[in-house]
Amino acid sequence: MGKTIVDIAKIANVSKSTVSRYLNNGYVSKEAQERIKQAIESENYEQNSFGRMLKLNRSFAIALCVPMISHPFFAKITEEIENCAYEFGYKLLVTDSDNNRAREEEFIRMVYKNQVDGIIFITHNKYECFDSSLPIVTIDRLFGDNVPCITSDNYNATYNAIKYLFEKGCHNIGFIGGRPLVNSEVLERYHAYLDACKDFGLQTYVSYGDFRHGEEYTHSNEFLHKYTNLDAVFATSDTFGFTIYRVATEMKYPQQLKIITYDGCMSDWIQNPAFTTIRQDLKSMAFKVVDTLIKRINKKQVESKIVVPTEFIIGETT
Amino acid sequence: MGKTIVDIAKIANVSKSTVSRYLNNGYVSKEAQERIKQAIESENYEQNSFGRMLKLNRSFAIALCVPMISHPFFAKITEEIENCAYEFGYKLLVTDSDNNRAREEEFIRMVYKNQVDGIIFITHNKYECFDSSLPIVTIDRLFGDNVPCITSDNYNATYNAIKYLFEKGCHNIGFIGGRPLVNSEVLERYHAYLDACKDFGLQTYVSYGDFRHGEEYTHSNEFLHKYTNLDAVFATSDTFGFTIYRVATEMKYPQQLKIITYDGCMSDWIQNPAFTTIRQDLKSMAFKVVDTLIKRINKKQVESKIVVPTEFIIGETT
DNA sequence: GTGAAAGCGCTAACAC
DNA sequence: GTGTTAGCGCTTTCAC
Repeated sequence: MGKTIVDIAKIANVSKSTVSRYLNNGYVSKEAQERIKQAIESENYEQNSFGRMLKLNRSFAIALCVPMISHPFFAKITEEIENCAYEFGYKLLVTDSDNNRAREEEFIRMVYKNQVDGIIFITHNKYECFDSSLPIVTIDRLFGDNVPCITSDNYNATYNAIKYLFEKGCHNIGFIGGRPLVNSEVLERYHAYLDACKDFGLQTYVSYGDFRHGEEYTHSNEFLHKYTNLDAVFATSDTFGFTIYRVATEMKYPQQLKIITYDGCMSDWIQNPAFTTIRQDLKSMAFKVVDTLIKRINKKQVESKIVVPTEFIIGETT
Repeated sequence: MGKTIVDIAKIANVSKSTVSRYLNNGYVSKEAQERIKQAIESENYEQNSFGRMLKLNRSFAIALCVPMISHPFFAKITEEIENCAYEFGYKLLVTDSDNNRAREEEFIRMVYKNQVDGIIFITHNKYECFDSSLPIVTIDRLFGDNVPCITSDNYNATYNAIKYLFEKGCHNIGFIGGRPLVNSEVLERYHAYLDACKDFGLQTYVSYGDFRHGEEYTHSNEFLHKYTNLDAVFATSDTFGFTIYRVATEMKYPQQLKIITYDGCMSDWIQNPAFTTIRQDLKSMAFKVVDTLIKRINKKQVESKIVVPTEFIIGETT
C-alpha cells in the first residue's frame, strides 16, 4: 500500500489537515510548506483519489458515449474531446454503444451512480427528456432546453453548398444520407437542400432513410442507378460521399458527377480524390462541449444551443 | 444526495452489513433478500462507487493510452478494447498522448495514483522498464518480460505477402513505412521483407524512417520518384498504402504498381480501390489485451508475448 | 444468518 | 496558521 496523508504529516511534523491544506492550496506557513514538500518527495507520495472522491463526491471524470468510435467522425471528435477534458483536469471515460439502447441506458446510469461527474451523449436513439439536473451535454441532438446541444451551422452551410453547385451550372443535384429518426440538428441539412432547390427552381433527388453505418455502398449504388441524370450529389457524410464516388467510378456514370460531403474529417487520411467538403470545426465543437459540461457540473448557467461555424473546402470533386 | 446503504437497511429492517452482503452475493436469508430487494427498488437506490472504491482500493477501470485516437488503426483498436472491457465489467479511460512524453508519463502515474486498476500502453517513445508489479500490457511494443505484449504475426504475414508478389511475377518490390525507434514487433515486417528479398534474389528498395502521421504523402512521393522501376510496394500501414496509390495515380507511374498494406482497418471505410491487405484481427487482439491485463490485475500468471494470426485479403491492388 | 464496529484516505468545519 | 474531530459510503472481520 502507498503512503497516506498521515505518513506525510508525521514526517513533516504537522497534522494531516495541514498536509491536506497544502495539497489543496490552503494557507500553510512557508516552513510547513517546505517540510511537507520534502516529505512528499522523499516518500514518493501520491494522493489517493478514492478518498478524495468519496469526500468530495466527485470523480473529476466525464464520460462520452458514441455510437461507433471507429467511425472517422466519432474518432476525431473523441480525440478532440479527450484533449479538452485533459486541459480542464478531467479524465475521459468512453463508451461505444454500438447504437445499442441497453448500453446507452447503462451509460446514463453511470452519472446517477456517481461514477462520473457528467456525460456527453451522442445517440441515434429516441429518449424522453432527461432529469434537468443531470450534467449532460450532446452534439447535434435536440433533447429539449435542459440538455445543451453543440452543433455546426448545418442549414447555412448546406444551403450555400447547393448554391455553389447551382452557380457552377448543376441542375440535377441529388441528396443522400442517413436520416436521423429523432429530433436532430442534422435534419437541417435536408431542409436546407429542399429550400435551396425550391429557391433555385431545381428538381429534388433524394435518398434519405434510416441507414446504418456500413450500408453506404448499397444505398449509393441504388441511388445512382435510380437517377442517372444527376450532375451533382450532396452527401451528408464523408462516408456517403466516398461510396458515391466509388459507385460513380465503377458504373462509369453517364456524366461527370460533382460531389460535396459534410464533415470533412476523412480528408485527414484520404486525399484521393480530395473532396469538396463542409468541414466541421471539431476542435471548437469539442471545446464548447467540454466547457459547457463543466459549467453544468459546477451549476453555472449555460446556453441551450451553441452553433459552431463550418468551413467550405473546395477540392477536386467539384 | 442519493440514498445510501443505511437508508435501505432501515427500510428493509436489517443492518447495513446485511444489505452489503446482499449486494455482494453474500449469504442472506430469503426473507431479508426480498425486503432488501423491494427497498432498493422503491428507493431507486444506486450503489455509490466512491465508497466501494475506497474500501476495496480498486476502481474497476482500466486506462488506454494511444498516440492518436483518430488514426484509423487506433480508433478501431480503442473500439474493440472498450467493448471487451465492458464485457469484463471494467470501464475504459482513454488518453490521447499525441506522442507527447509528458502526457504519457502522467498517464502512467494514474495507475500509481490508483485511479485505475491497470493500463494498456501504446507508445512510440522510449521508456525504461517498468516496475514489474505494475499492471500494464502493451501492443506490438517490447518493453521486456515484465510487460506482456500482444502482437500480430508480423514476420510470417509479411514474408508471405512478399512471396505472393514474387510468385505473381514482381521483381522490384519496394518497402515503405514509419520505422519504430524503439524495440517493436513491427520491425519484424521489415526483417521479413529483407529476408524474403534475399531468399528470392530480389533487390531491395526501402523508405523506412522516423516518419510522423500526416507525412505519408511526402514520403510516398519522394519514394516513387526516386525509384521508377518498381512493380510492387509493400506498405507497413493502410495510410502509407493509400498515399502510394495516390502518388502513383497522380504521376502516372510508368508501370502498373501492385500494392499490399498492413493493418486492413481502413477497408471498413474505403473500398476505392479495395486494397490487398494483411488484416490484423483487432477483435482477438483486443480480447487478449484486456484478458491479460485483468489477469495481471488479479495477480495471475500471464504469457509475456501473445501472437495473434492475421488474415491475407486479396483486393484489387494486386 | 445477522449486527456492531472499525476503518479505507481524504476534506472541512470548528476551535484555538 | 494549525490541530482536533467528524464523517463521506462502503466492506469485512468478529461475535453472537
